[in-house]
Amino acid sequence: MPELPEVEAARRGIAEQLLGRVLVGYELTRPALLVSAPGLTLDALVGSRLECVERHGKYLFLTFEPAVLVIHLKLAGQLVARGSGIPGFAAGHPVPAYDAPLPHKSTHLRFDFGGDAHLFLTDIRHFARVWLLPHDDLPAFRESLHLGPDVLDPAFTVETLRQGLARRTVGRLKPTLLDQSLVAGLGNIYVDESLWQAKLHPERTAASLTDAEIERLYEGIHTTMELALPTGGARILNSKAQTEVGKFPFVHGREGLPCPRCGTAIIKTRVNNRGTYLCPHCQPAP
DNA sequence: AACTACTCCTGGAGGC
DNA sequence: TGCCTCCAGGAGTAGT
Repeated sequence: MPELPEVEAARRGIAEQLLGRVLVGYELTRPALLVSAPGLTLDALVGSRLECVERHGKYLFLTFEPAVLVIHLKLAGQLVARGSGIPGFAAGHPVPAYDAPLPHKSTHLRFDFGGDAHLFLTDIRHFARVWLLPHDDLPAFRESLHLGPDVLDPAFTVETLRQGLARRTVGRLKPTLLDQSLVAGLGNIYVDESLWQAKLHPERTAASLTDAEIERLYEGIHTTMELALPTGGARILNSKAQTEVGKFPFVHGREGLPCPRCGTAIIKTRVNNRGTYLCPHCQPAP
């Protein structure tokens, strides 16, 4: 569920509030969360400064002098920072609630950044992963992820998208856009929103798209990101509870409600075994 | 090559 | 209230 906007919210929170601070301790309560390179433990990071925080797609890279931490929140991970010396932030899956007491029973990792500043990784479904790698291992690790350009990277252009789609002539749009090697950062929710923006049915094939439709798809992806980024994804993750009909998100979780563009009832279907929402009028089936 | 099905896991929603 | 079933979904893998 945490997709690019949610992970980007975490990156910004960490960059603004924890960058430059020294890690003074940690508590790992679910060891299976962490995959460490041989001979390396989190102890290696204690006493060193958080030097850099980057994001590529849904992966976060936290650079310390001795080693690098890589975090993927998968379906239900959340990162929450709290402490009297920082404003705090919350990003990712909204369960437990962002203001719930921490640690929660599903808090698997806590980092201590001095004073009482803490970063909590909580994951009710135990899918999230953290990797601890020596710097030298990072290039090979990143290569193994097979990530395409990040959605927000200027290297991701209409031309990039066109070329990526050209290599997948048979595949349907939805699974193609979910493939992180084409473009990194989109997940089930934002693919639905992007395709609605672009007025394209998720089961259209890449090969069937005209140049104009590819441009619409590219614009649709970016429009969706521009709507989601300022909310840190919180709005879409809580869409059923918090968002009015006709406001973003437009289709996700809105089965039976009117399409904000044409009024036709949004339908829910399954594509690639994923729950998929679309407007049958705006997004005609192939 | 590209699809489907399955796996990891558990909270929350809905039915009765 | 409580038990049951179903559903949610990122990404890897096995099978077709």
